[in-house]
Amino acid sequence: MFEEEYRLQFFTDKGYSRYVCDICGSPFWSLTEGNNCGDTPCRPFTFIGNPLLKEGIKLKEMRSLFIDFFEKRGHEKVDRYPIIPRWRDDVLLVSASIFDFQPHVTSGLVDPPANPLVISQPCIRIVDVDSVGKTGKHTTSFEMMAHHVFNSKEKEIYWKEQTTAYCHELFSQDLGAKEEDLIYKEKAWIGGGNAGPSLEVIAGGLEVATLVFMNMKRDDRGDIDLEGEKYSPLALNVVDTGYGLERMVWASLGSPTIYDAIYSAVLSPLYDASGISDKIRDTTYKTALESHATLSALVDVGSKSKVMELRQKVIEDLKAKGIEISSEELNEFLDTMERIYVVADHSRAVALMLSDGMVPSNIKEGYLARLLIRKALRALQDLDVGISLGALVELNLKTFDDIMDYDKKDRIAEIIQIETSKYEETLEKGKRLVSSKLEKGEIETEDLIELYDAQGLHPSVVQKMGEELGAPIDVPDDFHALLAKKHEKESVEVEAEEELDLPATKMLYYTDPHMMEFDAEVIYSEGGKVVLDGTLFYPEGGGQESDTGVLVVDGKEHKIQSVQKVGKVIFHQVDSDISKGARVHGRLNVERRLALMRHHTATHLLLGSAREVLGDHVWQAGALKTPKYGRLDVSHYKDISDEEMAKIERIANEKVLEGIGITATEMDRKDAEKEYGFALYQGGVPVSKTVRVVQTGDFDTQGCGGTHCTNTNQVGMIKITRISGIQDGVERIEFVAGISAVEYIQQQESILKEASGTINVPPAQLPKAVSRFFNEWKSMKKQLERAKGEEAGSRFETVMEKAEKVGEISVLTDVSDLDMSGLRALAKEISSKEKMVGILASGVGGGKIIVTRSPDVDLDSLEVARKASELLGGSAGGGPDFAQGGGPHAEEVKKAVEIALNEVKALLGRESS
RNA sequence: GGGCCCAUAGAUCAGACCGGAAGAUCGCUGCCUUCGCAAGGCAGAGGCCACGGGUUCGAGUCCCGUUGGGUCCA
Repeated sequence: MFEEEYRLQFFTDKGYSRYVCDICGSPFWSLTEGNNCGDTPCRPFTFIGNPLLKEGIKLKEMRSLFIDFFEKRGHEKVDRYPIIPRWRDDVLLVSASIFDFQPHVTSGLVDPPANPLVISQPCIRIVDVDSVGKTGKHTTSFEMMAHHVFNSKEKEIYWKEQTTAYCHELFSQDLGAKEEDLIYKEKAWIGGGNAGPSLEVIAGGLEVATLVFMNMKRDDRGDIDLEGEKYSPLALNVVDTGYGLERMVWASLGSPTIYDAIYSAVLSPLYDASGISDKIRDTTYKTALESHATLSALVDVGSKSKVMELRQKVIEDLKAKGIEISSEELNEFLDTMERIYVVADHSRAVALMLSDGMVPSNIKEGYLARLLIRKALRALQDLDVGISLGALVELNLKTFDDIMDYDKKDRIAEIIQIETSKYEETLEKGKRLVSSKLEKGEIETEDLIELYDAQGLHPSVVQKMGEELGAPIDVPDDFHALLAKKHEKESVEVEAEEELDLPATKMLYYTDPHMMEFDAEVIYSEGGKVVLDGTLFYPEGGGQESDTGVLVVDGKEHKIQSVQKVGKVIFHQVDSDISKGARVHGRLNVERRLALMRHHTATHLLLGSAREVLGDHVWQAGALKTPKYGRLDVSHYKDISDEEMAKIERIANEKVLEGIGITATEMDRKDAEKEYGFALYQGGVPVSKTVRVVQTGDFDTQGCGGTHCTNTNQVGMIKITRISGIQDGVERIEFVAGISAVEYIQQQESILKEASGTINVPPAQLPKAVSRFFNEWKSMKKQLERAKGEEAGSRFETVMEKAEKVGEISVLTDVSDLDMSGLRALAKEISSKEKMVGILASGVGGGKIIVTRSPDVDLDSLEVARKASELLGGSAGGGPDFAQGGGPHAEEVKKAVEIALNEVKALLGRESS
């Protein structure tokens, strides 16, 4: 694909020729003739123990070497972005440097922060999580070093030739790679809605960089066809490069794995504690490790059998080198190494995530944090080395303090501690579940799926528990495939909004939030939808409900029901037709607008004070502002306590009393980001070149399109009404402000008055009085219960007197006003005697009837009860010795008893004759 | 964003599939035993079966909703 795109002058000048790989069929450019592209899995690594870059370059050194290289060549250095992409909502984590500039920079809407630029962006990729430790090259976190260029039609900076030349120069000159070791493999690149040709730079079997020339975007109307999707040319030609910092360090050190090159600070205590340090120095194991690392390039380690296949190859390779090792010894060694690598890798990713303010949760990116924490805990538990995850995470924070924030170590330790105990609880619960399941029988694959899916118990954990209980459990190799099958679902179709070709509506509500009337011209009117040249009515957006009010035309009022914004056009939904071209006078529902403004400003104040009280990991996860109340969802790793809530409420109210002026300034997006950081985007990300920055003194600064009070003192009182966890890691704060707050307190007061009035105590004594009443109620209920039992007992004598003999059996009939439990007590009394049958009825709450007998009587009580209940309009249930039934026709109980008696006589008579 | 599981005594859980008299174990209280304690024996207290509707003669059990918790996937 794109074959002509790769015919670079650079290749000709350098003497490169194009070949095709015999194994994977990829075309590639090389200085030496060849039939192998040099990439995995076509070739083993060649640099293990034999560095192919200038030797011994450490992480920090490599990073600054790269950045210096490009700074010297006219690139401006840009600071790294947070790992959580706050500026976009289509991905959970940043997993490539280009993510920093999608979608608005790559689309051309927003200017890049610098052009050309160089950056080293920490990234997290979860997709390869299961390969970590099994291969020597997969990590969940890494830094993508990159230089990016955004070429417009007006101005081209550089494109394919220069990019490739830079890359070649960097590797061959500054990093000392041999030119003939550098191979450029052609590969069409598709991802994130963009596409273009790319060159993968391979050295020693390792892909060290990718040079992407992004020049297309997904477009259903486009006429370029890629893998079944349509693409059209992009307005910009974007140079998107990615150099793997860790991989380059690895290639420079030539260690067996990338982990040994990067994670040594965390690895060495793990090696010591697990007693593997000696083995690593031992020639046999050392060679085994290197051999494994070299050969792992050839194998896709997706399944257990593939892993075993690889290990067999290692044994053969060692044999060829004259070293003998049994598969048991090798397995034990490599299993331990794998776990150590997993722990080292995951603990770094977790440190990075938490340092960047992620909060573990059961959904979205928070779940990815929890997933890694649990995987790390599991591996750590298997190692059984007595080192806590918290200690390792802290070690990572310290080691990588140039991309992480060591100052946050205490909060991070607390989060890890909470997550650890949650996981331990899950395990405890799981242990009980597994043993109770085992008591009932074997654990099948279906049970395993249920245990994992609903209880969070990984099959390997269940297997271990089973072993401890002496019950081997079979885990199928395709477990994850089975699980995926269960989760299969068709994707949801997204409806595209229709856009009309109208000029942008002037947003008058921004000029002065206290302006409540305006004049305008109708430029569109169709089916009650009206568009004006400019409007004061705020459309629904940013969690703020729309304004209402009236449009006056020639003295006639047209009510506005709602206001929506589609693209840059604002639509007013009105209750009666207005003709196009009319002059209108708009008047806002002032009360509603003021209430909305108060709740919106209160939201900002509460978020500011929540960040102050709880920490800066607190982030707005959603918000709603209505005229009646407001709602603010914030990320936080545990329940907000009553004390914390009171503190948040207090600070917010103090800010109200301070009377802080609020300003809104339209700022260039990249300037605003530079000055205030991404904390601006609490409420979401605008699709625009500029950001409206709403500033509440130095207390709170947010990018926000809403209407606000001009001073905090206009908000009035802020009262938090409820705090609830809406999901793990997200707490919801509901509140009222201004008049709503007063109304809320009045309402609370009247509830209190009503309740205390009912039981006739002053409100202050309500809690005490209520608990006394509740206790009394409980004890009276019990007394009543006892009394009923006694009543039933005493009634037995009366009933006995009316007994009718059928053969030698006494049949007792009774119609009383006992309730069902009374009847049951009486029935129990009868059935405990010998040779008795009881037919007991009552008309309380509909017709009720119970039929019972002593154990020595042969009679099907249920049959009798059914016959009788039929007359009552219902049915009956129970067993042969005790049956109960009834129906709505209470007036028929006497007759029902007669029927039952006759039935009993008939049945007993048939028996005796 | 999409699933799944759970809520019964102070704690841990049976009971639910198939509606019909609320249970077990630990803990708690008292008594027996002991110089005292532990253990043991006996007796007892402790339940709005999460909440709100519905179906039914009858709901802990079935259906719908709410709340709270757990968990998996993207």
